[in-house]
Amino acid sequence: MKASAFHLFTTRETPAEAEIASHRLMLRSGMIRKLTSGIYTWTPMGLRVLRKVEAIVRDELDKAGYLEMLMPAVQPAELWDETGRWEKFGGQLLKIQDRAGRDYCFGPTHEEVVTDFVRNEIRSYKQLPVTFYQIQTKFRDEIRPRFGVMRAREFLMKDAYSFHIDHASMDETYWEMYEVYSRIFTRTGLRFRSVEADSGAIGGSQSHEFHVLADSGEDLIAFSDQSDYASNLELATVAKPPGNLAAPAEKLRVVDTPDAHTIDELVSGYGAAIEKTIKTLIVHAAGECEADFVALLVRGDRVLNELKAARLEQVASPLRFASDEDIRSAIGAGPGSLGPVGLELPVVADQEVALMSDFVAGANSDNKHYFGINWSRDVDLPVTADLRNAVAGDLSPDGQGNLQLARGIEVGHIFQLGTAYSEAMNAVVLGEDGKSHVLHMGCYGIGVSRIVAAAIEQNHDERGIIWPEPIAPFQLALLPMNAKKSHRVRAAADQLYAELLEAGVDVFYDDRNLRPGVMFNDIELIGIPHRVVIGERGLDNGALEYRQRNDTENSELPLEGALAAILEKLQAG
RNA sequence: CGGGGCGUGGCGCAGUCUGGUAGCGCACUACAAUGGGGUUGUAGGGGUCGAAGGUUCGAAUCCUUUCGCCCCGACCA
Repeated sequence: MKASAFHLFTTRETPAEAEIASHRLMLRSGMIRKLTSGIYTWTPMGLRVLRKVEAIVRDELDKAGYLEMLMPAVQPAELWDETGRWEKFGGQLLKIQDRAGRDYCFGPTHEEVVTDFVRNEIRSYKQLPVTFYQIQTKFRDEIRPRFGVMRAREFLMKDAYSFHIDHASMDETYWEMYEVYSRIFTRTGLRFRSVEADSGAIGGSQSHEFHVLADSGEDLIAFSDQSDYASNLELATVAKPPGNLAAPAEKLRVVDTPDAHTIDELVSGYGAAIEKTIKTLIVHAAGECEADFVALLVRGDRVLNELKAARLEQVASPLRFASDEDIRSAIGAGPGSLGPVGLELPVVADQEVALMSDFVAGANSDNKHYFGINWSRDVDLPVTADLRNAVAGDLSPDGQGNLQLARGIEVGHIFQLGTAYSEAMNAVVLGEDGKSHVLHMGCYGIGVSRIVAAAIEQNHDERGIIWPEPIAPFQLALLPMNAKKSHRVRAAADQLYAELLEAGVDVFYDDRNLRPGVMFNDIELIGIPHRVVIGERGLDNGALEYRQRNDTENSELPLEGALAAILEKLQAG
């Protein structure tokens, strides 16, 4: 591609709206332009990257024998009524009407449509298992779109759905898809990790997420340094800590703590060691619980895991924290002064809290804390559970190694749906036994447009994007120096360009007659992995200059046989 | 939805407090010089200051309403 025939939309300045690196760089390199909140145009440059990601995804899915199709983006409300999701999906569902006033939505996902298709077309177990997929624009009316295409409202997604006669078949395809996903993300050239995930409201027994690792990622993942264990932090179980309850060493005493309303203030103002403090969190109780509220205890330096808390039978799900007023009327003290001693509410303690001794907690009286609290002696040992987020250094739940934490960007998610949708929509087939069987389903998503942003988030520097080769918009940039004046430079560049094209190289030939600095900056901003410079200087020595996006120094390639030398560099990556 | 901020040429901004008829940098056009890391000069084009209403002799500026966008939070099969 010649630059003169390919519009670049690079900018020197960053639009004020861009907060994170990938968004800034996508705007500056001219890959995307915003139309309105959460909705973007992909420019020719941006689309090249998107298409490369798409091609990898498609290729691996096709190889696995899954069938590409294309379903409608606009879907009738009746279908969504069948699964109850017209209401349940909430504000994220973009609802629209046609001229007759009939309700439709712009598809945020396609379980309903694909299940409808399958229940109409698939009659027999002999046609199973089958997996359909599509790569299509989705729309989810996010409460707060942000970070450019990272969390856009309109985005490109690969969604796949598998159908099975039974659970075993679904399980088999699920793990097959897990491998396919691993191959896909490996091929993109990105550093990624698959983790156990919460299957959430969609239900189902198995779920994994695939994360591109990046320090700016919004998700935290925990993994063992010695085994394959890896999990989304919200799901990572904390092993029961070893050890026994120590004998009390201190006396229980009340301390006036007028300036301590948080753990930090308790530590800094009153000399409490943070690992000797406990946080008392009041949440709404489950309907069947006799009390209105439940107290949850975690160590002062730990973070309550809301997902784990909501799973407790005593606790309302989803988790709801009690308001300050609720707490005051139930306990008679404010949130900064709560503790287990003398508390007349059901209490659940994190398993680690049960092993604490001589600890500090609120006295359920404003501006007072107990110091030197010990279980049994001062207050009954409560029920215990795993309530906190894992932290780096925790024992791995599988008993092998210790946990480490990393940040990730979720780019893929696979689920075993089971019969949730097929039952609601009466999607059945005849089995070998001559009877109707409700279909088992799996669903599998990849955020294609998000991968592009995640790739940049993982691979960039102060100059711009550093594309992994497999998804770079161009493999190689060819830059002639001062070609306007130098006919031999131009001639050499033209010739090499022709040879590269002939050899099938995805080359970007900057024939814009710009000053070198401008070209260098553009090419580095766009992040093309390889660069060849042709100038008078080099021609005098029979050489070309070569460097990779990551290099800090140029190297030389012979002008004679340049094509072969370049191809070798491209091969080597 | 709650809290905060911003809307002035394509982009980044000043001007708003204290009303006087719109400015800077980048980008763009033409010409010239320059030519290995965002080059310089000269001359240009482009904005009903988000929108509507009001106050005033006069509104980017003051008042009211409204729309959009961004950030934090809640939310995120």
